[in-house]
Parts: sequence; C-alpha cells; structure tokens
Amino acid sequence: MTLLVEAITPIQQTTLADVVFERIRRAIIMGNLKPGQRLSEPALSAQLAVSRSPVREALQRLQLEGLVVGQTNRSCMVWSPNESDVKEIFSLREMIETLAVEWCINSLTEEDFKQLEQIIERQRQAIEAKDYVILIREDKLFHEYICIRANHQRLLDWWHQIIGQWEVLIYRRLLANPEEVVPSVIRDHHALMDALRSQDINQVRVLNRAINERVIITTAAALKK
Amino acid sequence: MTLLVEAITPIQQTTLADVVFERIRRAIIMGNLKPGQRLSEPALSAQLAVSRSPVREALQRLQLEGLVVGQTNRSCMVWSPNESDVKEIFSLREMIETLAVEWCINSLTEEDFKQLEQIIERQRQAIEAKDYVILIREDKLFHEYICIRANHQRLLDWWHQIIGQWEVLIYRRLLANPEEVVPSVIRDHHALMDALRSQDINQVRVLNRAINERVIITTAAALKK
DNA sequence: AAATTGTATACTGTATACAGTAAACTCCAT
DNA sequence: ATGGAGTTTACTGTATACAGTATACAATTT
Repeated sequence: MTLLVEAITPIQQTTLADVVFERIRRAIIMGNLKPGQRLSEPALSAQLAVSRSPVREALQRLQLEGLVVGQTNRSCMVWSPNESDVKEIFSLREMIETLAVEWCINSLTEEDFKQLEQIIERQRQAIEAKDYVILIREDKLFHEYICIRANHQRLLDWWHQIIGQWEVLIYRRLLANPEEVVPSVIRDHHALMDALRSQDINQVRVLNRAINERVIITTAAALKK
Repeated sequence: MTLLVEAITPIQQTTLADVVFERIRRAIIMGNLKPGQRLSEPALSAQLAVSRSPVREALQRLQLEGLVVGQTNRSCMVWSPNESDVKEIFSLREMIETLAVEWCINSLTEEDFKQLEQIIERQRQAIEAKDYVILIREDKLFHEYICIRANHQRLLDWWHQIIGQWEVLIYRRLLANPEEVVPSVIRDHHALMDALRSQDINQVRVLNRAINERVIITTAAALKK
C-alpha cells in the first residue's frame, strides 16, 4: 500500500560542503565578499570552523559557477566582472530562457499564468516597499518558473549555473541606479506574459532580445561606477 | 632584452586530478567503463595508484559534466543515457551552436573556411578508411572551431561541458548503424558551410534544426539496441 | 637608489586516518 | 523457500599531516 506518495519526496542530505558552498555564494552575491578578494582555504575553514576538505570542494564548485576564479597552486579570488562578462552572461540567459519558452509554451495552463501573475504582483509590492532584495528574488523566481515548466533537466541546470553571476550583476545594476531600472520591471514581465498567453514564440524572442540589449547597457554602466 | 619570446609560453601545470579526470572520461566515452558501472573511490585510486583526493575531485567534475551520477553517501556510477537525455543533449547542442554562429558569422574569413574545408576533407578520408574514431574527432573539431571563433568564453565552456555526453551518444549511434549514419555527415557539413559563406543565419537555424531532429531519432534507436 | 637574489612564510595538492552511513550478508523464524 | 532482524563489510564525508610551489620581504649587489 502506498501512503502519502504525493507528498513524500526523497530526503536530500546536505553535506558540510553544501553548506559552505551556499554561505560563500551568498556572501559573494550580496557583496560581503568583494570582487578580487582572496579566498584562502585555511582562512575560510578557520572562519567557518570546518576542515579544508569541504571548503575546497565548495570553492571548486564556485569556480564552475564562475563566482570564484583560481589557478593551480594559487589562492582563489572572488570574480570581478568586466564588460565582456556582462555581454556573455546576458546573451546566455537570453538563449536559455528562449529555449525554455519553446519547450513549455504549448503546455502552460491557466494555473501557471495565475502563479506568474502572483509573482508579478509581489514584485509590484516589493517596488512599493523599495525592498530590492525581494524584488530580485521574485524576478529570479519568475524566470525560474518558466525554466522548470520547460521540463528539461539540463536546461534548468545550466540556468542555475549562470544565475549566480546574473544575481551579482543585477544587484550591482539595481543599486547603482534604482530609479532608472525599477520602472521597466513590471512592464517587461507583463509584455512577456502576453506573448506567452498568445503562444507567440517569435514575439517572445523579440521581447527577450530587446530587454536584453537594454539590460546589458545599464549593467555595463553600473560596473563602471 | 627579450629572448625567445615567441617560442616560450607559460607552462601549464597539470595536477593528478586533471589526469585522473581525463583517464576516467576517455574510458567512459570509449565504452571501457559501461553505463551503470559502479565507481568507488578506493577502487579507482588503487587502480590508478593515487590517493582518494584527486580521484574524488575528478569524480566531482565528471558529475558536473553528466558522465557520472552520484548521490550523497553512495558510490558514483557511470551515466546510462535514456531517450529523454538524448532529446535534452541534442537540443542544447543545437542551441549553443546556433548562438555560436550568430556570434561569429560576420567575422569568418577565407582562412576560416579553408580550415573548415580541410576538416571536412579529413572526415571524407576517415570514412573511406572506415576509421570512426577519427571521423568523430574531426566532426567534433568542426563544431568546436565555430564555437571558438564565436569568441564567447562561457559559450565555449558550455559546449565543452556537454560534449562528453554528446560523444558517448554519437559513438553508440555510429557503431549501432554505420552504413545509415555515415553518408549524411559530409552532406550536412557542406550544407552548413554554404549557409556560413552566405552569412544566412536563418538558413543555419533551419539546417541545425533539421539535422538535429534526424540525429535524435537515429540515436534514440541506437540506445534501444 | 634600483635591480636582483636569497630566505621565510603561506597556501595548494596529495596522502592518509577516522567516523558515520548505506548496502550486503547471515542467520533465524515462519 | 521466504521474510526480517542483527551483523559485517565497504564506501563516503571529513579532518589532518606533509610536501611542493608561489609570494613577500629582507639582504645583497650594481
């Protein structure tokens, strides 16, 4: 007999390496660890009160995600983004999310649209409250929702792989220039919703491209500050 | 005074972890390690005569590349591809390579075309000699060339990240059904060359899509054997 | 004073030890 | 035989030790 099958999912054990990874990751994204800052394994393990093994593993993963750069026999350092990083990251994001829409556009239900509308509503509230942390979290959730609905594991993995660097950039952009950046957020998401509702993949493509070009310019400007 | 500057390039240090990674990777791609096979760290380190540390690091990287799957507190195993893996992998490859063409199509020179033609010629020779290892190597080089010329570091990184799984699948497909698969190789690449020469990005898109759909079908069929 | 070498320090790459966990196996009861 | 509890084995996750390498700084030379 099967009991509670719907509700029960496998327990995912978290290792120390997972925890260390998350801690350092958040510190980088939120700017507590500055670009270019040295990250030595002994120092970090002392600070986090664990051994070097999980720290080392975490740093390796962070390198894969691009938030940390390192060379053989040299300390790692926190990623410092430049203009060409900006172009690369946003172009990949555009590519990924466009494919995600292709994969899910014919299977989105009214329930999905309701969920997405709710996210936009929470964004509106965050803007009113000037709570940019929540604003970015909800922005991320909006796009993640579509990538999840695409039902394409590797696409979602890649999305997650790039989103760390995306967050770093988007925070910088928002903090550098809030009054210029904020107004477009709701408008862009509504436009995207309309295109999704009418199942117009080409319209999605055009929108994503346009939004992307705009964001690249303002983000590159933010980096120069 | 600068001496021998042209000839001297930085020594690129390879760690044991790098070597172990490559060894296991090739073994999986060439089929020496079978899908589903257990990969325990102690066994591998004994076999390769190194400690568990570099083996562990290599396995972690292989997991990122998808050639190895693993769960917390359990041995890793060699990836066994299924039909939905095939769809995902080839769809991502199509996406990546289409973007690569977008990024380089306006900057390809006659020298580039010459290089690409030479690769196709070597493919032709490999087919004549029925040397499928070389055939696949050259196929890989053709597409890698375009991704390199795109001058987009992250795009190239992702291409490399997926190419291991691609190789596994493409080998299986070729070995399962050589006489059906081989003839299309040269034709497809020449068609792609023509589209590149005329800088027709839409034609590239259409071609990639068509090739991709065909390859997915034959690969999925090969897996069932 | 500037450049170069020698030395000390700190960090990484690798090996190994140990504890906790999951799988395999045995033995027993049914 | 067959299913289940207890035991054993093997493996992973983590800590730590050690050797080789890179960096920083002082000593030395020009």
